[in-house]
Amino acid sequence: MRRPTIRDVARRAGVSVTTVSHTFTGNGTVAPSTQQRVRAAAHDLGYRPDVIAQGLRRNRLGVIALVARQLDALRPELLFDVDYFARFAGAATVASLAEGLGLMLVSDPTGPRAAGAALASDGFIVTEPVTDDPLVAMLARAGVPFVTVGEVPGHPPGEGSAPHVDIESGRLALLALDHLWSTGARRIALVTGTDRNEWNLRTTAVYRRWAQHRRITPSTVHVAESLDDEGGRRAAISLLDAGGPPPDGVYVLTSNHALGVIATLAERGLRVPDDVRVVAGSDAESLRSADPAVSSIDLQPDELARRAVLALAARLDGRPPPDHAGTPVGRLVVRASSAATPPGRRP
Amino acid sequence: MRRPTIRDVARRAGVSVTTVSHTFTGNGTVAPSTQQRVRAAAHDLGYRPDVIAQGLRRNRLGVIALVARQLDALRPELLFDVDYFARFAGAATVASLAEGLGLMLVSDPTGPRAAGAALASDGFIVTEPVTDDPLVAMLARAGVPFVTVGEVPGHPPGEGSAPHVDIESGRLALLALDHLWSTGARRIALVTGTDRNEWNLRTTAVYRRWAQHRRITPSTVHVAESLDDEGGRRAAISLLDAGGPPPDGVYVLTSNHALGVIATLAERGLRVPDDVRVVAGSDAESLRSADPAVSSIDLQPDELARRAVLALAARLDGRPPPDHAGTPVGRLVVRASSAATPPGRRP
DNA sequence: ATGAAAGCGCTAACAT
DNA sequence: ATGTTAGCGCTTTCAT
Repeated sequence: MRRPTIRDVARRAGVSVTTVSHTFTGNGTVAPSTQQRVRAAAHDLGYRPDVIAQGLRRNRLGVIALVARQLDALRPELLFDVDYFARFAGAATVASLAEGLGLMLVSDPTGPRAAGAALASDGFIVTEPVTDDPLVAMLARAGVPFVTVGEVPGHPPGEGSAPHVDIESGRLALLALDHLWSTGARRIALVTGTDRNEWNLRTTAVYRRWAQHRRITPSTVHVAESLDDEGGRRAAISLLDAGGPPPDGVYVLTSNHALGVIATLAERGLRVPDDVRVVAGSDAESLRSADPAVSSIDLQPDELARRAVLALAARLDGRPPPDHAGTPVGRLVVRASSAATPPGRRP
Repeated sequence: MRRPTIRDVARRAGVSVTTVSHTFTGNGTVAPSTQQRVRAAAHDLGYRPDVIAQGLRRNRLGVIALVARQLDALRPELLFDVDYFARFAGAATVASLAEGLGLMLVSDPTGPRAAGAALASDGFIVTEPVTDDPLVAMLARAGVPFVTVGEVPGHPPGEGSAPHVDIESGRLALLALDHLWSTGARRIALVTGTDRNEWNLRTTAVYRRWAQHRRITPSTVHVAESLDDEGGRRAAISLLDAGGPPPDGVYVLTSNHALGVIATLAERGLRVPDDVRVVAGSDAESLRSADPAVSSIDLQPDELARRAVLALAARLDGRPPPDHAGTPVGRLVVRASSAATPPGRRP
């Protein structure tokens, strides 16, 4: 029992396939009475337009892809353990659905082992593109619509660059640093990941300028992104063993690393927040329920995802992208790890 | 500049489209030398087979859909906050990719506002189907291949029922209950959600039988699934205000509710685990980092997802489903909340 | 307002 | 081993 086609409907309604097509797509003009008959026939038959056939004709499938690049780098089965990505994917799903688009999760579609269907997507969302991103290059070359979340470092916006959703890393870095400063910290260090994405690079740059402006000596450690707190532990050790007084404030971009930093500080007898204030650059459940709870920059991945989907959908329709200037995204969440300590309370 | 088609490649290689098709699909037989020419031509042109056109012909797109039903019920943007689903989706993505399939996240495709493309999927994975699930009915009626994770309650396996991945709710219930018993608990209560899925229903049934067997009085509370701990709080109150001695052991199926139960017990002056042992029926980061850490049944959603994808992929290829009998999935993770308390230590 | 017909890019009989 | 050809189900000129 074959699935009914447009032809079956046409026959049953006593009209041509054109008329059926028109009544469903809204193209052309079809007399109301005829529409009735067509719809009735379609209903009786349980007819549903074949999305693939439509896609072939229209050259548009109604699916966008979210590239889960962490998939390749980190332990893939833990993909959604990265709080940020999990929230992003969830929100992207919802936003896509609202736009009438399906959302496909794909890993790097540049590779040969990419699921064929990955390439059938109408457009791509690429989170955290890196310098000279091969995926971005490939999409650009192939003329496939895409938006990135965060700039492609090295491709400043303005000149024919990829459209992107602003993650406001500069503003957020200042937010975190000024907050640490306001708690009394004066030896403020920065711990970043090593991926060459906007988040790491821009934060580092802003931190250096800020340190100069505040007249403090910058102290940064870069450790590879990972799903455990190992990198954070290594970073803390390198910070503490650098010679000179230990930092009294640390801005750690990766949430897992923030936990590692705190653990190591504790092992070295430094109390958080009394001796060292810590702020993480990305929020996660584990930070909320840690002891002490860890302050962090909430990037608001749900809002970023929404904006990315909307921007891409607009692009697909040839509409101008929505403008979010004036409604900042990302905020500082102050928790126990960066509570100001009155000098009196310090031993 | 149009995207090159199979025809362009054929022309450039000086062969017919058939030959090009064959060299790429592996069908028919093509002389190695010819294959070389074809591939070279394809490479020069930057040719990639059009997945949609292939899909139209083969009647198969290479995409499967994961139905995120929670999407409709709960706050959608928090979809992936449900630890279980986040892990499931992540693992499903990876497994699909490995099978050469794309994974689409869709909400209920029965609704009219379903993204068209949702229906283009070759098959569906439905997690936690409920009694008389309309989605299951729809898929079955439409003849769309699907697998459920957990049985469709009321449709016992064996007779032409939907193929499903066994979540072993019966075995896991016994695991949790026997564990509570072994810690010395004798007044063991059950808190479940209200969705009519296998997890809630089967656990309840097993609990009743188990209570009878152990000669204890069953005590169950059902509270609607939610993303906060409110339901758990209500459940605990109802348990404590029921009259009679308070329970000394609770099996709470929803992880958020477990936290609510524990919070309320504490407020009522009952200590966990000293006075009441608690085990959650689903694991989550929040349970791991809670104080005390909460014992739980780890459903191993990653493994369930893998099995679901493999089963569906097999079905799509007309292969028999892989057999997992003998390799149980799901395990008990004992943490502080259900540590046995030696009678001596009790006040 | 309705319909005939030409494809979209590809696969799969069926020749040769 | 290679080529011809008829569609897959639909949209879209272009007639009528």
